[in-house]
Amino acid sequence: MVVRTKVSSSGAESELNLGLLMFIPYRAMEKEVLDALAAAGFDDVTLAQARVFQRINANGSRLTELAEAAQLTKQTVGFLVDQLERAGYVERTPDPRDRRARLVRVADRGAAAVRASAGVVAEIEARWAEHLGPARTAQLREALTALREITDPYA
Amino acid sequence: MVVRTKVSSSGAESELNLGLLMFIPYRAMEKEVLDALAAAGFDDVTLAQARVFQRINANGSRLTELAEAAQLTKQTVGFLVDQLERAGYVERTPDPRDRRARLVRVADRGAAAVRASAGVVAEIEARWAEHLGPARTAQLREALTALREITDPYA
DNA sequence: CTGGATTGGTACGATATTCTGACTATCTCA
DNA sequence: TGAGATAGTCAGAATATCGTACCAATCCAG
Repeated sequence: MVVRTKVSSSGAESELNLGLLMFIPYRAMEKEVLDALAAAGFDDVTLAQARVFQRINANGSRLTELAEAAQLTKQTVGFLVDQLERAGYVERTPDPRDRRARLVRVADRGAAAVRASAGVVAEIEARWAEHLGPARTAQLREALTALREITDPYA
Repeated sequence: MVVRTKVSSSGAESELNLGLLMFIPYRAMEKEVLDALAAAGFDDVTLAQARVFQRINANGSRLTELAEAAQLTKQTVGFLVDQLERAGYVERTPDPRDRRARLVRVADRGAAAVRASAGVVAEIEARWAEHLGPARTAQLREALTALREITDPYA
């Protein structure tokens, strides 16, 4: 994974690639939200579980969909969903369209966790917006949303 | 981890939070670069190793710095750097400023890997730029760079 | 409408990743 | 100089992730 396309010999700041530039704020938010969640009593969610959980669609998602979206194997996602299910965050229901498949849905406790983290996310986004200003914040969201069209494996 | 701040009841696309919006392209790039790297003969680098490797400064970084930047514990980073060192990607040199510390530097094979991936990264960024157009691409980089000021634990 | 290919998911075993707690050596500074 | 902070390591345990191999339901070409 390359980071710096140009490295000055003097040690001055170098240009980071867009990927890493995106990962830095993401990781910061992820960490902060997870910490807040733990403080709010949801102390049994792990990072890996959260990364899968957040991709669950409002109408329920199939395991395969989640795996593709998160770029993980279906075994890994199955493993994580098992834990989320045992902890009461999600539930599995049969998919009426395909008897092989089951839909993973957000369960009551999962919905509570979503509510709990919504405030923190809003707070972080507000902090970011304050730093960037409204125009740049809007541009950022706009560009990222557009970028999703060609980078989200399950969009 | 909350994703959707508003969920329409009809199943239409909902608003994702900025964090996830950043993670999606990042993950896509990460995967593509790592695959290309593996195809180019650097088939022993893992994702976790790469995530640490990419934070190494041109002048060398301390373990603690890497840990803070990557938001991992120093034990974890030490473990990963050990592997990178054994595989020839990095080397540890004593830090002249502090005899407790050692500087992790990119070694020859690491530099070769950087060169190998630079092309892929450029290609991906070009693809993104083509999709977004020059203006939005510049705005994206600008906003992300600014955001780094308040989200990079080691900036 | 049937048999082969595809798709959704699970089972098992092997690694890889990450953390907590405890410890040593060195450094800082009042 | 001595108390606390900092850089890093060691040991052990819990999590996460993958590869290979399966099964069952569905899809599709003929």
